[in-house]
Amino acid sequence: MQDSHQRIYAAIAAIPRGRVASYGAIAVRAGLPGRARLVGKLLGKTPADMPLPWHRVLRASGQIALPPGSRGFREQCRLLRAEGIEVHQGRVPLSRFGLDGNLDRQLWGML
DNA sequence: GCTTTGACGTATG
DNA sequence: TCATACGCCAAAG
Repeated sequence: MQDSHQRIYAAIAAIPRGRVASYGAIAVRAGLPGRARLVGKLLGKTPADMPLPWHRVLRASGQIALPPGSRGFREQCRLLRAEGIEVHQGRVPLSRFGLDGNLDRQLWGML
């Protein structure tokens, strides 16, 4: 197991219940800025039976990354809603569920 | 070893 | 808000 993978898993596992984080944010927390794709790649290869809150990981836009209508897509929606997170048209309002809405600003040096 | 691919992100128009 | 372009890089072919 690569060290980077370990850190990515740890970063995902650290997302609080009822909150979501973007691939980019996960990459940063894993010490891999700019490697959002690596996070996605890893999740894609990760078996579904892995005890990881993968469903809390979305695109920076709040869009669910999986193909709409696919198995995983529906599963993700279900899991998110089960935590009280709103999902409309495959999207989550980051203004309310995106890690207190502070991580992104923290990352991009805004405000 | 070169090319393609991917659960992505930002900038620009 | 949508589209297009480019950056990123580990794996797979």
